[in-house]
Amino acid sequence: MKRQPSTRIVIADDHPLFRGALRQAVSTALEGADVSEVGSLEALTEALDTGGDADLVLLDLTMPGVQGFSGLLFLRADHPEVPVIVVSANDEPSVIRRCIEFGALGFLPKTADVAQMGEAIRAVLEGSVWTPPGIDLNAPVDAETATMVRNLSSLTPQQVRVLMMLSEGLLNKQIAYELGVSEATVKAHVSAILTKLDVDSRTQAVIAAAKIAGTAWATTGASATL
Amino acid sequence: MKRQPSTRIVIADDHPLFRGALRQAVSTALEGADVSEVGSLEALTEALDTGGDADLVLLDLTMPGVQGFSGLLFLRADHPEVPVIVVSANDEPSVIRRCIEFGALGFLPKTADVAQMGEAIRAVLEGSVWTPPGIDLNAPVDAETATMVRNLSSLTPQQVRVLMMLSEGLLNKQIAYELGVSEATVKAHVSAILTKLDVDSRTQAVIAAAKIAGTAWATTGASATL
DNA sequence: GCCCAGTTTCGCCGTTTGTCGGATTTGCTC
DNA sequence: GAGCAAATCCGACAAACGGCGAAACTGGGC
Repeated sequence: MKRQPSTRIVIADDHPLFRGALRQAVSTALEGADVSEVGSLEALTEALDTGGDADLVLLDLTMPGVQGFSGLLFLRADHPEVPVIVVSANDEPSVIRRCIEFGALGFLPKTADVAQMGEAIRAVLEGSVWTPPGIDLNAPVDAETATMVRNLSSLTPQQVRVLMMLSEGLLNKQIAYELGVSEATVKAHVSAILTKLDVDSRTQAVIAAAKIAGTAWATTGASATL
Repeated sequence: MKRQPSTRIVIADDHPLFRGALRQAVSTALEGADVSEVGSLEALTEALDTGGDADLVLLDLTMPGVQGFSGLLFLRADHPEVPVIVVSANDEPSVIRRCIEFGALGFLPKTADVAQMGEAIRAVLEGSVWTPPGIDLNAPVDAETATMVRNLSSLTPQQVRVLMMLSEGLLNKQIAYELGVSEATVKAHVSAILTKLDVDSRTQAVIAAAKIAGTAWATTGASATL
């Protein structure tokens, strides 16, 4: 599919101010781009569902209702074909590598200047992967983590949703209600998840997901508030 | 109980080299002290069980088989009366405060010099609390976290053990075998834990424990290896 | 058109989980 | 000794969980 003159870009960040700054940078780098902004993951998926797939999504890792990599994971599962650049204040190499492992095509530190943003956006739109200089994407990864990342990536969109709800401690019945399906369906998904993650119980699945998908949770999240 | 001339001090750290350095500092600060070293939590509890309660334990937060604050929590649950100084390379204020909240009487950064170590040890032996300068122990803490910390602290020793095993994804039956008790007992403990933590299922208990007790788990543990 | 993967549903079955009430022992404190 | 909390155990029960086989529907790719 040939790209239309108006490239469609969606900015997903819960901070309106930073959304504005990003929009500014995008407009400068890409004249005539169709830029829209959303402040939550729900709004993002809705925008992608209704407006058709975008050419690029700029995704903040920490948004309301999403912690750690689960937002990226969720987006990747729901719209595998949409290119994603992760935008985050946390620019540790391990985080950047994890983002790329989970299918992001680029990583933009929030400290990046406009020139870098433009560079990253253009690179990703052209189909290549962009990360800040000095990041070795081929650094050795501990084997156990690598297999778990593969396992997580093999989950279908709905299974990712279910896993995220498992991680909130919901019962099958509650998940069924939330998703608007029967409990039998949820059980089927849970069984599939357990098989794919190679664990025996929902609790172990939650533990595994917490280990890998990050869940900045308390460890980093609390240290920010404390 | 009056303190005998020979003060009994146990150093718990998995790094032999640093154990030696600590022993050196302790000996300098406290002549004639009875200093013993252990390299794991099991060895520590065994030392405390057989040799009688020590006058002071210097505890490293990261030891084999223990992550995050669970080691401290476990020790506090098993030997509430033994004074503990946490020794850690991680000297973030939030970590230090959390240690004190969980009942440690002191916090010693691994970067501390011998003079500071002696100061800390003497202060704690005299019954006061010692932290590095510039740490405000009364800093406002987010309410939700505070209640969870209280809840966790209210667990009995055995309940802490059970909660730690829940966090490993073990079944009631497996926990029963590990602890050498019946499954009925484990169920009783689990029920008590659920009540105290104010949650409805074991999975939610694990999530709550992971949030609060730190579980350096992947977030810090992986970033160290990656 | 066919096929495939994902999603959805069902029923059956055994296991696990969690609650409730009651019970005993231990050890500590008053 | 009385009182108390912790830990241990029991039986019974309802709910939740998880596996198995089977079936149907969907959307996209060949």
